[in-house]
Amino acid sequence: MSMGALDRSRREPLWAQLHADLLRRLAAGDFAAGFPGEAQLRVEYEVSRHTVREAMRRIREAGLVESGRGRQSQVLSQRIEQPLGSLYSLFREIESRGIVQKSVVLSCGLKSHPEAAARLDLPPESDLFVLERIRLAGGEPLAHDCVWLPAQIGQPLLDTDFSRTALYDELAKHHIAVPDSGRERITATLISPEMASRLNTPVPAAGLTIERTGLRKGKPMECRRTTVRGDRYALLMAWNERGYEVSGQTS
Amino acid sequence: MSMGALDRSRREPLWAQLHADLLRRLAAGDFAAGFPGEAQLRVEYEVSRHTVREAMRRIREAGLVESGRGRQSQVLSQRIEQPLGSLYSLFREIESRGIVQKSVVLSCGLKSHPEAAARLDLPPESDLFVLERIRLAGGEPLAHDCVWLPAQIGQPLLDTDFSRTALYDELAKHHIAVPDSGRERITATLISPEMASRLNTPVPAAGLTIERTGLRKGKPMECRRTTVRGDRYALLMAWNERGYEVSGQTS
DNA sequence: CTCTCATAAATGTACGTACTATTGCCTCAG
DNA sequence: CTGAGGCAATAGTACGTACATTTATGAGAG
Repeated sequence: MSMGALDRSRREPLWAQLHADLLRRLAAGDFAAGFPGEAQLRVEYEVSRHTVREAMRRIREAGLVESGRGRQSQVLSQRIEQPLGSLYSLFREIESRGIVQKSVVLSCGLKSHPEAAARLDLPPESDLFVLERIRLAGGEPLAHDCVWLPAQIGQPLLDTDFSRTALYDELAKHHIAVPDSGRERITATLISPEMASRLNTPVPAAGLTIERTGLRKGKPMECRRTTVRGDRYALLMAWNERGYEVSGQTS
Repeated sequence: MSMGALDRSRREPLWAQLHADLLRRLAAGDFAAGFPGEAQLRVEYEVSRHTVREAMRRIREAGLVESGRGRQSQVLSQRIEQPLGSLYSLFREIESRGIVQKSVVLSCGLKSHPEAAARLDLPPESDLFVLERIRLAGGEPLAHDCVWLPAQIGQPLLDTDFSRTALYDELAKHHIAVPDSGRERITATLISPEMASRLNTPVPAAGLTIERTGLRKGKPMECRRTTVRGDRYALLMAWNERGYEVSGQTS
Protein backbone atom coordinates (compact mmCIF):
# COMPACT_ATOMS: atom_id res chain seq x y z
CA MET A 1 0.00 0.00 0.00
CA SER A 2 0.99 3.61 -0.28
CA MET A 3 0.52 4.46 3.40
CA GLY A 4 3.72 6.17 4.43
CA ALA A 5 5.45 5.19 1.21
CA LEU A 6 6.11 8.82 0.30
CA ASP A 7 7.78 11.24 2.67
CA ARG A 8 7.81 14.84 1.50
CA SER A 9 10.28 15.88 4.16
CA ARG A 10 12.98 13.62 2.80
CA ARG A 11 15.61 14.90 0.44
CA GLU A 12 14.91 12.18 -2.08
CA PRO A 13 12.67 13.50 -4.88
CA LEU A 14 9.04 12.49 -4.69
CA TRP A 15 9.20 10.84 -8.08
CA ALA A 16 12.19 8.77 -6.95
CA GLN A 17 10.32 7.53 -3.91
CA LEU A 18 7.30 6.75 -6.03
CA HIS A 19 9.52 5.04 -8.59
CA ALA A 20 11.13 2.90 -5.90
CA ASP A 21 7.77 1.94 -4.44
CA LEU A 22 6.38 0.99 -7.85
CA LEU A 23 9.45 -1.16 -8.51
CA ARG A 24 8.98 -2.84 -5.14
CA ARG A 25 5.30 -3.53 -5.81
CA LEU A 26 6.10 -4.78 -9.31
CA ALA A 27 8.62 -7.24 -7.91
CA ALA A 28 6.12 -8.26 -5.24
CA GLY A 29 3.58 -9.02 -7.95
CA ASP A 30 1.04 -6.44 -6.78
CA PHE A 31 0.25 -5.53 -10.35
CA ALA A 32 -0.20 -9.01 -11.74
CA ALA A 33 -3.86 -8.14 -12.38
CA GLY A 34 -3.11 -4.97 -14.32
CA PHE A 35 -1.05 -1.88 -13.81
CA PRO A 36 -2.86 1.13 -12.31
CA GLY A 37 -3.45 4.20 -14.47
CA GLU A 38 -1.93 7.62 -13.94
CA ALA A 39 -5.13 8.98 -12.39
CA GLN A 40 -5.33 6.15 -9.89
CA LEU A 41 -1.68 6.55 -8.88
CA ARG A 42 -2.17 10.29 -8.50
CA VAL A 43 -5.03 9.74 -6.05
CA GLU A 44 -3.39 6.84 -4.27
CA TYR A 45 -0.08 8.59 -3.60
CA GLU A 46 -1.50 12.13 -3.47
CA VAL A 47 0.95 13.59 -5.95
CA SER A 48 0.54 15.51 -9.17
CA ARG A 49 0.26 13.85 -12.52
CA HIS A 50 3.66 15.27 -13.40
CA THR A 51 5.27 13.34 -10.55
CA VAL A 52 3.48 10.15 -11.53
CA ARG A 53 4.68 10.52 -15.10
CA GLU A 54 8.23 11.25 -13.97
CA ALA A 55 8.27 7.94 -12.11
CA MET A 56 6.38 6.03 -14.79
CA ARG A 57 8.75 7.22 -17.52
CA ARG A 58 11.58 5.35 -15.82
CA ILE A 59 9.45 2.26 -15.37
CA ARG A 60 8.62 2.39 -19.06
CA GLU A 61 12.19 3.04 -20.14
CA ALA A 62 13.35 0.06 -18.13
CA GLY A 63 11.01 -2.01 -20.29
CA LEU A 64 8.89 -3.12 -17.36
CA VAL A 65 5.60 -1.82 -18.72
CA GLU A 66 4.29 -0.69 -22.05
CA SER A 67 1.84 2.15 -22.47
CA GLY A 68 0.25 4.37 -25.04
CA ARG A 69 -2.60 6.71 -25.69
CA GLY A 70 -5.98 5.32 -24.85
CA ARG A 71 -4.89 2.21 -23.06
CA GLN A 72 -3.53 1.58 -19.61
CA SER A 73 0.01 0.43 -19.00
CA GLN A 74 0.63 -3.26 -19.55
CA VAL A 75 3.06 -5.18 -17.40
CA LEU A 76 5.69 -6.86 -19.55
CA SER A 77 7.97 -9.77 -18.85
CA GLN A 78 9.94 -8.95 -15.77
CA ARG A 79 13.41 -9.97 -16.85
CA ILE A 80 15.76 -7.15 -15.89
CA GLU A 81 19.10 -8.55 -16.90
CA GLN A 82 22.05 -6.52 -15.78
CA PRO A 83 25.13 -6.92 -17.89
CA LEU A 84 27.67 -8.87 -15.88
CA GLY A 85 30.13 -9.90 -18.55
CA SER A 86 30.62 -13.04 -20.56
CA LEU A 87 31.83 -15.06 -17.61
CA TYR A 88 28.67 -14.52 -15.66
CA SER A 89 26.71 -15.40 -18.78
CA LEU A 90 28.62 -18.63 -19.02
CA PHE A 91 27.85 -19.90 -15.57
CA ARG A 92 24.30 -18.59 -15.54
CA GLU A 93 23.60 -20.34 -18.80
CA ILE A 94 24.70 -23.60 -17.28
CA GLU A 95 22.37 -23.19 -14.34
CA SER A 96 19.45 -22.21 -16.52
CA ARG A 97 19.84 -25.49 -18.36
CA GLY A 98 19.67 -27.38 -15.11
CA ILE A 99 23.13 -28.85 -15.55
CA VAL A 100 24.70 -29.76 -12.23
CA GLN A 101 27.45 -27.28 -11.55
CA LYS A 102 30.22 -28.29 -9.18
CA SER A 103 33.78 -27.27 -8.66
CA VAL A 104 37.01 -28.87 -7.55
CA VAL A 105 38.76 -26.38 -5.30
CA LEU A 106 42.48 -26.40 -6.03
CA SER A 107 43.35 -23.69 -3.55
CA CYS A 108 41.63 -21.10 -1.40
CA GLY A 109 43.55 -18.75 0.86
CA LEU A 110 45.65 -15.62 1.13
CA LYS A 111 48.67 -15.20 -1.06
CA SER A 112 50.44 -12.40 -2.84
CA HIS A 113 50.35 -12.18 -6.63
CA PRO A 114 52.00 -9.08 -8.10
CA GLU A 115 50.23 -9.21 -11.45
CA ALA A 116 46.77 -9.55 -9.94
CA ALA A 117 47.56 -6.92 -7.34
CA ALA A 118 48.44 -4.49 -10.11
CA ARG A 119 45.10 -5.10 -11.77
CA LEU A 120 43.38 -4.44 -8.44
CA ASP A 121 45.29 -1.18 -7.96
CA LEU A 122 47.06 -2.59 -4.90
CA PRO A 123 50.76 -2.69 -3.97
CA PRO A 124 52.54 -5.64 -5.65
CA GLU A 125 53.22 -7.56 -2.44
CA SER A 126 49.72 -7.19 -0.95
CA ASP A 127 48.14 -10.35 0.31
CA LEU A 128 45.18 -11.29 -1.84
CA PHE A 129 42.34 -13.74 -1.37
CA VAL A 130 42.81 -16.32 -4.09
CA LEU A 131 40.37 -19.02 -5.16
CA GLU A 132 41.42 -21.53 -7.80
CA ARG A 133 38.91 -24.01 -9.07
CA ILE A 134 38.17 -26.48 -11.81
CA ARG A 135 34.56 -25.93 -12.75
CA LEU A 136 32.55 -28.95 -13.79
CA ALA A 137 29.37 -29.00 -15.80
CA GLY A 138 27.50 -32.26 -16.03
CA GLY A 139 30.35 -34.03 -14.26
CA GLU A 140 32.87 -33.14 -16.94
CA PRO A 141 35.50 -30.39 -16.55
CA LEU A 142 34.52 -27.18 -18.31
CA ALA A 143 36.90 -24.47 -17.13
CA HIS A 144 39.81 -23.55 -14.94
CA ASP A 145 38.92 -20.48 -12.93
CA CYS A 146 41.20 -18.41 -10.74
CA VAL A 147 39.88 -15.34 -8.94
CA TRP A 148 41.68 -12.79 -6.77
CA LEU A 149 40.01 -10.39 -4.37
CA PRO A 150 41.49 -7.75 -2.09
CA ALA A 151 42.23 -9.43 1.25
CA GLN A 152 39.74 -7.31 3.13
CA ILE A 153 36.93 -8.43 0.87
CA GLY A 154 37.99 -12.07 0.72
CA GLN A 155 38.79 -12.46 4.42
CA PRO A 156 35.28 -13.62 5.47
CA LEU A 157 35.25 -16.22 2.68
CA LEU A 158 38.30 -18.18 3.80
CA ASP A 159 36.30 -20.92 5.49
CA THR A 160 33.73 -21.30 2.74
CA ASP A 161 33.38 -24.55 0.83
CA PHE A 162 33.35 -23.39 -2.77
CA SER A 163 32.80 -26.80 -4.32
CA ARG A 164 29.09 -26.19 -4.73
CA THR A 165 28.53 -22.49 -4.25
CA ALA A 166 29.05 -19.45 -6.43
CA LEU A 167 31.42 -16.69 -5.37
CA TYR A 168 28.85 -13.97 -5.89
CA ASP A 169 26.33 -15.81 -3.71
CA GLU A 170 28.88 -15.97 -0.93
CA LEU A 171 29.69 -12.28 -1.32
CA ALA A 172 25.99 -11.53 -1.08
CA LYS A 173 25.76 -13.50 2.18
CA HIS A 174 28.40 -11.21 3.64
CA HIS A 175 26.59 -8.17 2.25
CA ILE A 176 29.32 -7.42 -0.25
CA ALA A 177 28.01 -6.02 -3.51
CA VAL A 178 29.00 -7.62 -6.80
CA PRO A 179 30.81 -5.59 -9.47
CA ASP A 180 28.69 -3.11 -11.38
CA SER A 181 31.08 -2.70 -14.28
CA GLY A 182 34.22 -4.26 -15.60
CA ARG A 183 36.47 -5.28 -18.43
CA GLU A 184 37.19 -8.62 -20.04
CA ARG A 185 39.94 -9.60 -22.40
CA ILE A 186 39.12 -12.71 -24.39
CA THR A 187 41.75 -14.63 -26.31
CA ALA A 188 42.10 -18.01 -27.91
CA THR A 189 44.97 -19.99 -26.43
CA LEU A 190 46.43 -23.45 -26.55
CA ILE A 191 45.67 -25.41 -23.43
CA SER A 192 48.92 -26.35 -21.74
CA PRO A 193 49.62 -30.05 -21.09
CA GLU A 194 49.31 -29.46 -17.35
CA MET A 195 45.96 -27.73 -17.76
CA ALA A 196 44.85 -30.35 -20.25
CA SER A 197 45.13 -33.09 -17.67
CA ARG A 198 43.04 -31.06 -15.25
CA LEU A 199 40.42 -30.24 -17.87
CA ASN A 200 40.49 -33.72 -19.36
CA THR A 201 41.16 -32.55 -22.89
CA PRO A 202 43.36 -34.03 -25.59
CA VAL A 203 46.69 -32.38 -26.39
CA PRO A 204 46.66 -30.16 -28.31
CA ALA A 205 43.36 -28.41 -27.60
CA ALA A 206 42.15 -24.82 -27.88
CA GLY A 207 40.65 -22.83 -25.06
CA LEU A 208 39.05 -19.46 -24.49
CA THR A 209 40.98 -17.46 -21.93
CA ILE A 210 39.04 -14.71 -20.22
CA GLU A 211 40.90 -12.16 -18.15
CA ARG A 212 38.40 -10.18 -16.19
CA THR A 213 38.56 -7.17 -13.92
CA GLY A 214 35.36 -6.36 -12.04
CA LEU A 215 34.75 -2.88 -10.66
CA ARG A 216 32.41 -1.50 -8.06
CA LYS A 217 31.82 2.25 -8.25
CA GLY A 218 34.89 2.52 -10.44
CA LYS A 219 37.22 0.71 -8.02
CA PRO A 220 38.63 -2.70 -8.95
CA MET A 221 37.35 -5.38 -6.59
CA GLU A 222 37.75 -8.60 -8.52
CA CYS A 223 40.35 -9.98 -10.87
CA ARG A 224 39.89 -13.26 -12.65
CA ARG A 225 41.54 -15.54 -15.13
CA THR A 226 39.43 -18.28 -16.61
CA THR A 227 40.30 -20.84 -19.25
CA VAL A 228 37.29 -22.51 -20.83
CA ARG A 229 37.50 -25.60 -22.98
CA GLY A 230 37.01 -24.49 -26.56
CA ASP A 231 35.05 -27.58 -27.45
CA ARG A 232 32.44 -26.97 -24.79
CA TYR A 233 31.73 -23.27 -24.92
CA ALA A 234 30.81 -20.56 -27.39
CA LEU A 235 30.40 -16.87 -26.74
CA LEU A 236 27.30 -15.48 -28.41
CA MET A 237 26.97 -11.81 -29.20
CA ALA A 238 23.95 -10.08 -30.64
CA TRP A 239 24.08 -6.45 -31.61
CA ASN A 240 21.66 -3.87 -32.94
CA GLU A 241 21.49 -0.10 -33.13
CA ARG A 242 20.99 0.12 -29.38
CA GLY A 243 23.89 -2.01 -28.20
CA TYR A 244 25.14 -5.49 -27.52
CA GLU A 245 23.78 -8.49 -25.77
CA VAL A 246 26.07 -11.25 -24.67
CA SER A 247 25.24 -14.79 -23.80
CA GLY A 248 26.90 -18.15 -23.74
CA GLN A 249 26.36 -21.62 -25.12
CA THR A 250 27.64 -24.72 -23.40
CA SER A 251 27.66 -28.23 -24.68
CA MET B 1 18.77 28.98 -36.82
CA SER B 2 15.32 28.24 -35.57
CA MET B 3 13.52 29.96 -38.43
CA GLY B 4 10.97 27.49 -39.66
CA ALA B 5 12.53 24.66 -37.75
CA LEU B 6 9.34 24.02 -35.78
CA ASP B 7 5.98 23.57 -37.46
CA ARG B 8 3.04 23.41 -35.07
CA SER B 9 0.70 22.22 -37.80
CA ARG B 10 2.63 19.02 -38.30
CA ARG B 11 1.64 15.82 -36.59
CA GLU B 12 5.11 15.29 -35.22
CA PRO B 13 5.29 16.45 -31.59
CA LEU B 14 6.95 19.78 -30.99
CA TRP B 15 9.54 18.24 -28.71
CA ALA B 16 10.45 15.72 -31.42
CA GLN B 17 10.99 18.48 -33.96
CA LEU B 18 13.06 20.42 -31.45
CA HIS B 19 14.98 17.26 -30.58
CA ALA B 20 15.74 16.60 -34.24
CA ASP B 21 16.87 20.16 -34.80
CA LEU B 22 19.14 20.10 -31.77
CA LEU B 23 20.70 16.85 -32.97
CA ARG B 24 21.24 18.37 -36.38
CA ARG B 25 22.89 21.45 -34.90
CA LEU B 26 25.01 19.35 -32.60
CA ALA B 27 26.27 17.34 -35.55
CA ALA B 28 26.90 20.55 -37.46
CA GLY B 29 29.03 21.83 -34.58
CA ASP B 30 26.80 24.82 -33.84
CA PHE B 31 27.29 24.30 -30.12
CA ALA B 32 31.04 23.94 -30.08
CA ALA B 33 31.24 27.14 -28.06
CA GLY B 34 28.79 25.98 -25.39
CA PHE B 35 25.33 24.52 -25.32
CA PRO B 36 22.46 26.99 -24.90
CA GLY B 37 20.45 26.95 -21.68
CA GLU B 38 16.79 26.06 -21.33
CA ALA B 39 15.72 29.69 -21.14
CA GLN B 40 17.57 30.57 -24.31
CA LEU B 41 16.11 27.64 -26.21
CA ARG B 42 12.63 28.54 -24.97
CA VAL B 43 12.94 32.03 -26.38
CA GLU B 44 14.70 30.95 -29.56
CA TYR B 45 12.17 28.29 -30.53
CA GLU B 46 9.17 29.95 -28.88
CA VAL B 47 8.09 26.88 -26.94
CA SER B 48 7.45 26.22 -23.29
CA ARG B 49 10.14 25.08 -20.90
CA HIS B 50 8.37 21.73 -20.69
CA THR B 51 8.88 21.15 -24.39
CA VAL B 52 12.52 22.18 -24.19
CA ARG B 53 13.09 19.76 -21.32
CA GLU B 54 11.30 16.96 -23.14
CA ALA B 55 13.72 17.35 -26.03
CA MET B 56 16.75 17.92 -23.84
CA ARG B 57 16.04 14.84 -21.76
CA ARG B 58 16.61 12.70 -24.83
CA ILE B 59 19.77 14.57 -25.72
CA ARG B 60 21.05 13.97 -22.21
CA GLU B 61 20.04 10.33 -22.16
CA ALA B 62 21.89 9.77 -25.40
CA GLY B 63 24.99 10.93 -23.56
CA LEU B 64 25.54 13.90 -25.87
CA VAL B 65 25.45 16.55 -23.16
CA GLU B 66 25.76 16.60 -19.42
CA SER B 67 23.81 18.92 -17.19
CA GLY B 68 22.97 19.59 -13.59
CA ARG B 69 21.64 22.14 -11.19
CA GLY B 70 23.32 25.46 -11.38
CA ARG B 71 25.40 24.85 -14.44
CA GLN B 72 24.57 24.87 -18.09
CA SER B 73 24.64 21.76 -20.24
CA GLN B 74 28.10 20.72 -21.35
CA VAL B 75 28.66 19.14 -24.74
CA LEU B 76 30.37 15.78 -24.33
CA SER B 77 32.49 13.83 -26.73
CA GLN B 78 30.53 13.36 -29.88
CA ARG B 79 31.45 9.77 -30.57
CA ILE B 80 28.22 8.03 -31.45
CA GLU B 81 29.59 4.66 -32.35
CA GLN B 82 27.15 2.25 -33.79
CA PRO B 83 27.70 -1.30 -32.67
CA LEU B 84 28.81 -3.38 -35.62
CA GLY B 85 30.03 -6.53 -33.93
CA SER B 86 33.40 -7.78 -32.86
CA LEU B 87 34.59 -8.41 -36.41
CA TYR B 88 34.07 -4.82 -37.43
CA SER B 89 35.88 -3.78 -34.27
CA LEU B 90 38.79 -5.97 -35.24
CA PHE B 91 39.37 -4.47 -38.63
CA ARG B 92 38.57 -0.93 -37.56
CA GLU B 93 41.10 -1.21 -34.77
CA ILE B 94 43.75 -2.18 -37.26
CA GLU B 95 43.02 0.82 -39.44
CA SER B 96 42.97 3.21 -36.51
CA ARG B 97 46.47 2.10 -35.63
CA GLY B 98 47.61 2.89 -39.12
CA ILE B 99 48.69 -0.66 -39.80
CA VAL B 100 48.65 -1.44 -43.49
CA GLN B 101 45.73 -3.73 -44.14
CA LYS B 102 45.83 -5.92 -47.18
CA SER B 103 44.23 -9.14 -48.22
CA VAL B 104 45.08 -12.11 -50.37
CA VAL B 105 41.94 -13.02 -52.28
CA LEU B 106 41.60 -16.80 -52.46
CA SER B 107 38.32 -16.76 -54.33
CA CYS B 108 35.62 -14.34 -55.36
CA GLY B 109 32.59 -15.40 -57.33
CA LEU B 110 29.20 -17.07 -57.33
CA LYS B 111 28.81 -20.50 -55.83
CA SER B 112 26.20 -22.41 -53.88
CA HIS B 113 26.82 -23.25 -50.25
CA PRO B 114 23.90 -24.95 -48.48
CA GLU B 115 24.99 -24.09 -44.93
CA ALA B 116 25.52 -20.40 -45.66
CA ALA B 117 22.30 -20.28 -47.68
CA ALA B 118 20.41 -21.60 -44.67
CA ARG B 119 21.83 -18.86 -42.49
CA LEU B 120 20.74 -16.30 -45.10
CA ASP B 121 17.21 -17.73 -45.21
CA LEU B 122 17.69 -18.79 -48.83
CA PRO B 123 17.03 -22.13 -50.58
CA PRO B 124 19.99 -24.53 -50.10
CA GLU B 125 21.08 -24.54 -53.73
CA SER B 126 20.90 -20.77 -54.27
CA ASP B 127 23.92 -19.20 -55.85
CA LEU B 128 25.73 -16.98 -53.39
CA PHE B 129 28.39 -14.35 -53.77
CA VAL B 130 31.39 -15.70 -51.93
CA LEU B 131 34.58 -13.88 -51.03
CA GLU B 132 37.41 -15.77 -49.37
CA ARG B 133 40.46 -13.88 -48.19
CA ILE B 134 43.52 -14.07 -46.04
CA ARG B 135 43.69 -10.79 -44.20
CA LEU B 136 47.08 -9.37 -43.50
CA ALA B 137 48.03 -6.80 -40.89
CA GLY B 138 51.51 -5.37 -41.01
CA GLY B 139 52.43 -7.80 -43.77
CA GLU B 140 51.77 -10.84 -41.61
CA PRO B 141 48.66 -13.05 -41.91
CA LEU B 142 46.06 -12.25 -39.26
CA ALA B 143 42.87 -13.99 -40.23
CA HIS B 144 41.11 -16.18 -42.73
CA ASP B 145 37.83 -14.57 -43.70
CA CYS B 146 35.03 -16.02 -45.79
CA VAL B 147 31.89 -14.03 -46.47
CA TRP B 148 28.72 -14.99 -48.28
CA LEU B 149 26.12 -12.55 -49.61
CA PRO B 150 22.88 -13.17 -51.47
CA ALA B 151 23.70 -13.18 -55.20
CA GLN B 152 21.58 -10.12 -55.92
CA ILE B 153 23.56 -8.09 -53.41
CA GLY B 154 26.95 -9.46 -54.38
CA GLN B 155 26.44 -9.33 -58.16
CA PRO B 156 27.85 -5.80 -58.64
CA LEU B 157 30.94 -6.71 -56.62
CA LEU B 158 32.15 -9.54 -58.83
CA ASP B 159 34.74 -7.43 -60.61
CA THR B 160 36.09 -5.69 -57.53
CA ASP B 161 39.67 -6.14 -56.43
CA PHE B 162 39.30 -6.89 -52.74
CA SER B 163 43.02 -7.07 -51.98
CA ARG B 164 43.03 -3.53 -50.64
CA THR B 165 39.44 -2.54 -50.04
CA ALA B 166 36.90 -3.32 -47.36
CA LEU B 167 33.67 -5.08 -48.24
CA TYR B 168 31.53 -2.49 -46.52
CA ASP B 169 33.19 0.32 -48.45
CA GLU B 170 32.39 -1.46 -51.71
CA LEU B 171 28.80 -2.00 -50.64
CA ALA B 172 28.56 1.71 -49.84
CA LYS B 173 29.82 2.57 -53.33
CA HIS B 174 26.91 0.60 -54.77
CA HIS B 175 24.52 2.25 -52.32
CA ILE B 176 23.93 -0.95 -50.40
CA ALA B 177 23.45 -0.37 -46.70
CA VAL B 178 25.52 -2.30 -44.18
CA PRO B 179 23.88 -4.55 -41.59
CA ASP B 180 22.20 -2.75 -38.71
CA SER B 181 22.07 -5.75 -36.41
CA GLY B 182 23.39 -9.25 -36.23
CA ARG B 183 24.67 -12.21 -34.29
CA GLU B 184 28.12 -13.61 -33.75
CA ARG B 185 29.17 -16.92 -32.36
CA ILE B 186 32.72 -16.91 -31.05
CA THR B 187 34.60 -20.09 -30.26
CA ALA B 188 38.16 -21.13 -29.63
CA THR B 189 39.34 -23.71 -32.14
CA LEU B 190 42.50 -25.46 -33.20
CA ILE B 191 43.83 -24.12 -36.45
CA SER B 192 43.90 -26.92 -38.99
CA PRO B 193 47.23 -27.76 -40.64
CA GLU B 194 45.90 -26.52 -43.96
CA MET B 195 44.81 -23.20 -42.43
CA ALA B 196 48.05 -22.98 -40.46
CA SER B 197 50.11 -22.87 -43.62
CA ARG B 198 47.93 -20.07 -44.95
CA LEU B 199 48.08 -18.10 -41.71
CA ASN B 200 51.74 -18.85 -41.17
CA THR B 201 51.28 -20.26 -37.68
CA PRO B 202 52.93 -23.22 -36.00
CA VAL B 203 51.03 -26.45 -35.55
CA PRO B 204 49.32 -26.72 -33.16
CA ALA B 205 47.95 -23.19 -32.71
CA ALA B 206 44.73 -21.76 -31.32
CA GLY B 207 42.41 -19.45 -33.19
CA LEU B 208 39.28 -17.46 -32.58
CA THR B 209 36.51 -18.53 -34.93
CA ILE B 210 33.78 -15.98 -35.45
CA GLU B 211 30.61 -17.05 -37.21
CA ARG B 212 28.65 -13.96 -38.04
CA THR B 213 25.24 -13.27 -39.51
CA GLY B 214 24.51 -9.63 -40.34
CA LEU B 215 20.95 -8.40 -40.69
CA ARG B 216 19.38 -5.37 -42.31
CA LYS B 217 15.91 -4.53 -41.07
CA GLY B 218 15.67 -8.01 -39.59
CA LYS B 219 16.55 -9.79 -42.86
CA PRO B 220 19.85 -11.71 -43.12
CA MET B 221 22.11 -10.11 -45.72
CA GLU B 222 25.59 -11.28 -44.77
CA CYS B 223 27.04 -14.49 -43.46
CA ARG B 224 30.66 -14.82 -42.46
CA ARG B 225 33.15 -17.20 -41.02
CA THR B 226 36.41 -15.78 -39.81
CA THR B 227 39.31 -17.48 -38.12
CA VAL B 228 41.69 -15.13 -36.37
CA ARG B 229 45.12 -16.12 -35.12
CA GLY B 230 44.87 -16.45 -31.36
CA ASP B 231 48.32 -15.03 -30.83
CA ARG B 232 47.53 -11.81 -32.64
CA TYR B 233 44.09 -10.83 -31.49
CA ALA B 234 42.14 -10.29 -28.29
CA LEU B 235 38.48 -9.42 -27.96
CA LEU B 236 37.94 -6.71 -25.36
CA MET B 237 34.61 -6.27 -23.65
CA ALA B 238 33.70 -3.54 -21.21
CA TRP B 239 30.40 -3.59 -19.41
CA ASN B 240 28.55 -1.35 -17.00
CA GLU B 241 24.99 -0.93 -15.82
CA ARG B 242 23.99 0.47 -19.21
CA GLY B 243 25.36 -2.23 -21.47
CA TYR B 244 28.39 -3.57 -23.27
CA GLU B 245 31.10 -2.08 -25.37
CA VAL B 246 33.21 -4.25 -27.58
CA SER B 247 36.56 -3.54 -29.09
CA GLY B 248 39.56 -5.42 -30.32
CA GLN B 249 43.29 -5.53 -29.75
CA THR B 250 45.74 -6.61 -32.40
CA SER B 251 49.41 -7.24 -31.99
C1' DC C 1 46.46 38.66 -4.05
C1' DT C 2 43.37 35.42 -1.68
C1' DC C 3 39.64 33.93 0.78
C1' DT C 4 34.68 34.49 2.06
C1' DC C 5 30.20 35.45 1.30
C1' DA C 6 26.25 37.22 -1.09
C1' DT C 7 24.00 37.14 -5.45
C1' DA C 8 22.62 35.63 -9.86
C1' DA C 9 21.80 32.02 -12.92
C1' DA C 10 20.87 27.55 -14.19
C1' DT C 11 18.72 23.11 -13.82
C1' DG C 12 15.74 20.07 -10.86
C1' DT C 13 11.41 19.32 -8.66
C1' DA C 14 6.51 19.90 -8.18
C1' DC C 15 2.30 21.79 -8.67
C1' DG C 16 -1.62 23.38 -11.84
C1' DT C 17 -4.46 23.47 -16.38
C1' DA C 18 -6.09 22.27 -20.98
C1' DC C 19 -6.43 19.95 -25.09
C1' DT C 20 -5.35 15.86 -28.40
C1' DA C 21 -5.04 11.32 -30.02
C1' DT C 22 -5.96 6.73 -29.41
C1' DT C 23 -8.14 2.84 -27.47
C1' DG C 24 -11.75 -0.06 -25.74
C1' DC C 25 -16.37 -0.57 -24.76
C1' DC C 26 -21.16 0.04 -25.14
C1' DT C 27 -25.22 1.12 -27.65
C1' DC C 28 -28.10 0.76 -31.36
C1' DA C 29 -29.48 0.13 -36.06
C1' DG C 30 -29.74 -3.25 -39.54
C1' DC D 1 -25.74 -11.63 -34.59
C1' DT D 2 -22.92 -8.11 -36.67
C1' DG D 3 -21.16 -3.86 -37.85
C1' DA D 4 -20.95 1.19 -37.27
C1' DG D 5 -20.70 4.90 -34.53
C1' DG D 6 -20.56 7.44 -30.37
C1' DC D 7 -18.70 7.94 -25.75
C1' DA D 8 -15.77 7.58 -21.92
C1' DA D 9 -11.30 6.50 -20.34
C1' DT D 10 -6.43 6.95 -20.77
C1' DA D 11 -1.94 8.35 -21.96
C1' DG D 12 0.50 12.00 -24.86
C1' DT D 13 1.43 16.76 -25.71
C1' DA D 14 1.82 21.51 -24.33
C1' DC D 15 1.14 25.38 -21.86
C1' DG D 16 1.53 27.92 -17.27
C1' DT D 17 3.49 28.80 -12.36
C1' DA D 18 6.45 28.52 -8.22
C1' DC D 19 10.08 27.15 -5.42
C1' DA D 20 14.47 24.29 -4.29
C1' DT D 21 19.09 23.22 -4.99
C1' DT D 22 23.36 23.66 -6.88
C1' DT D 23 26.96 26.10 -9.27
C1' DA D 24 29.50 29.98 -11.09
C1' DT D 25 30.55 34.69 -10.58
C1' DG D 26 31.77 38.83 -8.68
C1' DA D 27 32.21 42.13 -4.88
C1' DG D 28 34.35 43.09 -0.77
C1' DA D 29 37.07 42.23 3.37
C1' DG D 30 41.41 40.96 5.03
